[in-house]
Amino acid sequence: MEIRIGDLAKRSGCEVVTIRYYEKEGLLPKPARSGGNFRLYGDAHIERLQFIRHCRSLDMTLSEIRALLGLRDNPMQDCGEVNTLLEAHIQQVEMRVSALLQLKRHLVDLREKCSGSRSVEACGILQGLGNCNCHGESATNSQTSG
Amino acid sequence: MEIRIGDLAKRSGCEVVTIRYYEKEGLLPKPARSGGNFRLYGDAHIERLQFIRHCRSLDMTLSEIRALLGLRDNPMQDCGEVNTLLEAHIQQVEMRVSALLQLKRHLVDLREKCSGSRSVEACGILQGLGNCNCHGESATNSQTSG
DNA sequence: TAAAAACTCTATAGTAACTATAGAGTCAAG
DNA sequence: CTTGACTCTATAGTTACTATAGAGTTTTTA
Repeated sequence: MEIRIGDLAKRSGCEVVTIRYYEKEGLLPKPARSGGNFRLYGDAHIERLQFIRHCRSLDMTLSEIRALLGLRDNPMQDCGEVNTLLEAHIQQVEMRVSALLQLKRHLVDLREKCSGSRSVEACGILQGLGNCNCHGESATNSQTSG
Repeated sequence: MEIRIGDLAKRSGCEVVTIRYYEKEGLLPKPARSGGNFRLYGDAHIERLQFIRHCRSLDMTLSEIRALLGLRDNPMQDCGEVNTLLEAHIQQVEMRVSALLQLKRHLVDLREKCSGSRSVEACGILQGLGNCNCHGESATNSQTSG
């Protein structure tokens, strides 16, 4: 029983264009085609896409997901690699949380500079934003992974 | 006293190409030019760029920064707008922290599925990733702002 | 049955915020 | 004067999607 891309999209909660994108990026193998050149997907594709979406929902990059798929495709591979990947990802998330919490503290500090005046000229926030010696380089723009 | 783009980059901690990018995006006005067509920046540009970098360090989008710059450029504008923008941004950050903390919990749960076996085939993590009924749609991919 | 609607296809470009590179011109140091 | 550092514009790339155009296929409707 094979399904077309629109049905796969509905089953996986993943957009049609994104499915095509994953195929283009090599995350999904090229599927069979109908006589009209429509993609036809079987169970293996469905499972693989669900795996990918699950990883994405965990904020893993496509690069990370590729690595996991590689391990999954190779049952002889050492399971410790999977654990290592997951561990690294957890740490990235922790770092991002930490950075955001720090950022929030700075924002809250800044908010308190609002003197309640109505004029932009007397705006403590704008002046605080124009004043660069409050926290300097301690706030980081690092992302979850890259 | 005017400086060239490389010096401005050093003073602001912002890459040369990024400065040109900000000009192209309209965040920075076009500067004066030397006879050799080099950009020449004065104090107003220096301050404006520092304002922009400060906002970026607070994870504000260029769109948000544009709005703030507009308010800053118009001293007659109501200061409450600034507060509103900042408030909205703080909430976005809070939401992002919340989402990441939830994500982390899922990741930690997943990590505990590792049975200690060596084989990918018996890997609890990979199986957990292939199993889509654990947390479904509750994990979100929302970003800080958009 | 024919027409309309829905779906699918590929190719291309865009989003956000940068970043890299190529080739050419300008300026400062040796 | 030559060399190296700096600057310039234009273009393309990064990541993970997303939109659109124009054409083909399939299903639904009248």
